[in-house]
Amino acid sequence: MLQQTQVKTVLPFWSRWMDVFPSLIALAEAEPAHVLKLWQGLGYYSRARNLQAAAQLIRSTHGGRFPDTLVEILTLPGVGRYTAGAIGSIAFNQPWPIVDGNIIRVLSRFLGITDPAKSSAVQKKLWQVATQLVSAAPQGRHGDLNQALMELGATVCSPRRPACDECPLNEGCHASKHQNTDQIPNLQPTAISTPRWFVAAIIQQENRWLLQQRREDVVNAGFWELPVWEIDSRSAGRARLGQELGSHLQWDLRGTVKHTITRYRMTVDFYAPEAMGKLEVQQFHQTIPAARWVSELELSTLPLVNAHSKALRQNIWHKPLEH
DNA sequence: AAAACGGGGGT
DNA sequence: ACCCCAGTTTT
Repeated sequence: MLQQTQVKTVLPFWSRWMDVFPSLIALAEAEPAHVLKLWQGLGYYSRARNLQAAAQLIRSTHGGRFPDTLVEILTLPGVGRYTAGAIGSIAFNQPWPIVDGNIIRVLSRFLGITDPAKSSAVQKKLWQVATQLVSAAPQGRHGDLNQALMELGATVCSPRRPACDECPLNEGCHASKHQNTDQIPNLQPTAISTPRWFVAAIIQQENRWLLQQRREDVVNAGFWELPVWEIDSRSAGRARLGQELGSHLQWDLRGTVKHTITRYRMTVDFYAPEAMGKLEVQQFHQTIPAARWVSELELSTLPLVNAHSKALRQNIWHKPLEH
């Protein structure tokens, strides 16, 4: 959960998760949809799938006991060099290095590395240094050494305004001495996000909604959502609904959700038909691939695409817009 | 070596 | 608006 995600964000997800899956076996035996449901809103859903796959692998090939060698840990799905080192050092007190975003910052500033931080040469150097440092830690303190480096980066050696005068490594820090902490680490500029627009259809009948499940080869695979289409501009929503579902209906805008992730700024307009006959309802079901009628109770068990989950929380699925 | 993956926090 | 985050996998 903590991969690319801050502790504060993770905390409530982690609590709920541990209540439901208190053991490796519980996770291994869970329904995949249940696993995704508990991860809903946290993002990077392959982490959830990998975590369950890892639990199943540990159960089947390690007799349910978590492996304690670096190579075995590294073999687990979703576990790369960083996570394997973190588990090895913190859980098992072994002298394996870790290099995360915080440690990149601490070490590259201390050493005055101005070359691009993600370049293979710099990464190689940082992992070398981290290896030396963790190896030199007192017996039994390997995990503490790694956590101390991360904590220093998270608190004192912060990205924007590092508190160099409070830093225990101030003496000997190249970037502090040369006052160029603002240029180190040298990170690639982040790509600007692009706008995207979507139109979603709230098709309801007798307290059930028509939902579709996302295909396995797309983002958010397996998650559920209202029927939705991407459009070229925001104003194209009604026309698209007519094109997809029949042009004789009147569509009312029920609400809008803005959903921003790293690369996109998405706007989803939710529309509902003003009035709908039984024939149309049947036709909708046939028109939408992978569609299914879902009750409110069932809804609470299905993993929902986050934008649509936001809409549900904002009552957009239920309530006509007030005028 | 890049890109894709999702979302939220801090300033 | 922009940068950053307790990274890993795929392209």
